[in-house]
Amino acid sequence: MGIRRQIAEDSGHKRLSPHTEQMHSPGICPQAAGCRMRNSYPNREDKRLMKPVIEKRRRDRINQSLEHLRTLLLEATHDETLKNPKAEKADILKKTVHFLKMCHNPVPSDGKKLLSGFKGGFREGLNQATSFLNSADSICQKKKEYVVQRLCQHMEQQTQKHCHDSAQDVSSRVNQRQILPSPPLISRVTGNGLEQSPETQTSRPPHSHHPSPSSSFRTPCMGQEQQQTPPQTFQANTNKKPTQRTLFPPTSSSVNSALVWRPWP
Amino acid sequence: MGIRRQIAEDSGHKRLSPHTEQMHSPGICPQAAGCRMRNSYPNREDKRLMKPVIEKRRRDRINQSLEHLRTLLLEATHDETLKNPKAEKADILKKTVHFLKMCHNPVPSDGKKLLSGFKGGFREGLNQATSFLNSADSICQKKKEYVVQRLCQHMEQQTQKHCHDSAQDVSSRVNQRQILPSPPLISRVTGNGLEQSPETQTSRPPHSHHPSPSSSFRTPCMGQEQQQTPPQTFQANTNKKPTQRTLFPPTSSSVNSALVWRPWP
DNA sequence: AATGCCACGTGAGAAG
DNA sequence: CTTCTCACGTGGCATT
Repeated sequence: MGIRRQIAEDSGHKRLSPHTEQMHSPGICPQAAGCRMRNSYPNREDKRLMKPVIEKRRRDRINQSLEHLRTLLLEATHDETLKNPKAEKADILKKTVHFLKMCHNPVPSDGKKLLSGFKGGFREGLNQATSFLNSADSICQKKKEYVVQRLCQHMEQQTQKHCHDSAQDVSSRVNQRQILPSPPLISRVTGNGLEQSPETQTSRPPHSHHPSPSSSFRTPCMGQEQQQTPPQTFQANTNKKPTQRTLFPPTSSSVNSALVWRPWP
Repeated sequence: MGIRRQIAEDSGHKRLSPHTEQMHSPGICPQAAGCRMRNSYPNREDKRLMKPVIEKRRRDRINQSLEHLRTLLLEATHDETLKNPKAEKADILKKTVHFLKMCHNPVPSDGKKLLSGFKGGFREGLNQATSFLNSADSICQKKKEYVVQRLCQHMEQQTQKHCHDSAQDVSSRVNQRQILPSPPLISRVTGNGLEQSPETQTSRPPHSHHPSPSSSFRTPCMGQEQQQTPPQTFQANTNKKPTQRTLFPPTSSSVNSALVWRPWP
């Protein structure tokens, strides 16, 4: 982990440079490269000449996101290796995946009777919001269901969290940071979280990640990092169109079962 | 945006294939490629021959993580475009960044002190729900805004109402619906809605799905997603984002600002 | 010297 | 047709 190649031959800084040239690259192909507005006649040759430029721009977009990812991840987890702006691409991605997986919370559920005090009010407030949203009809059913579902999960987490605080004076502590760990996330709401048979829904033949059914969720920390890799090539499927409508939680309301707490009857 | 190139000429599947050959590629350079344990004499030539293989392996690792990212993100946000296993790399990354940023800004609901007791909890709960909804991005911006707005009004009313109640045993009464005013009825909200606005930021002329650029209101962190990027823009970018509605009612602080959620203590 | 990572340019396809 | 994305192979450079 040192520093490597900060500057390159001509254009300057290579590695993960956020937008290398960005603005009107001075050197290459004046009238082409982006501003093909007027007086540019794609004369065969210059088309080929600006191909690399375009390609580079694409690469830069990717690298830019990668850079963003790095810094975000650096904030999130104080990973030493991410401090260095030259972190390896593969590492950044791997850690991002890892982090996202970690965001999935076990959410052991429980939630029974209502409580009083702050906690009770909190839950009640969430309750209200949820049922309100649930009854709103300006949103298509599917999305509504999804959002409500997610909201319930979130609600569940929050309620749990608040349960650990003393009911009254949380006021000063609860608020900052950390209240909403991850808005979305939590996977496949479909049911309790454990998948049924491997085939059933997914229908997506090749790489069907979802590492290990029961292991990856619940366990906050890594399960597999990369040893799994079984998927082995896809290619066999000649289907056009991903199709597989059923990828998602059934969506037919009433899906989520045991683990997800629901505010409505 | 459909599908593109699922299988390639010979070796099979190109795009985003998870480890194409992985172990001991049968076709190329028998003894090299990974198992350079014994009886391998790097004879100059085969070194160069296996360079591409190694490089490919590296590429595959990256692509694999990208695939993981896609599926994770797909679970998290029901982004239509991510269902397609051929989602563009740049898009996946961009959306990942966007998502992570959202995770970080839980919108602490209230910069100031929270109220205690049932009322405080109630308001806090509604706040949380609202900000959660606000950050969900599987709903088109307009509808989201609308719903959030309604939710805020509702929140306000409810909070008021609870002020008049005694703090504790409301629990049994408040509960299910009945509290909610009739769910909105649409009014504004452009007709079909549901998908994002036609053209977003992106400077990228052709297919640029991806919902709203930075959309999420509040967003303490994130400065630029890529709006600053205009690498000499193809078309003028003309449009300007949704601009922050400032949906949140006076009451609930609407502060957040500098508060960024951080997972560490 | 050897390994690994990266940016580059290019041909191939696909989408519009 | 064009326009864009991709995988590929390669040279360059850093690190061990």
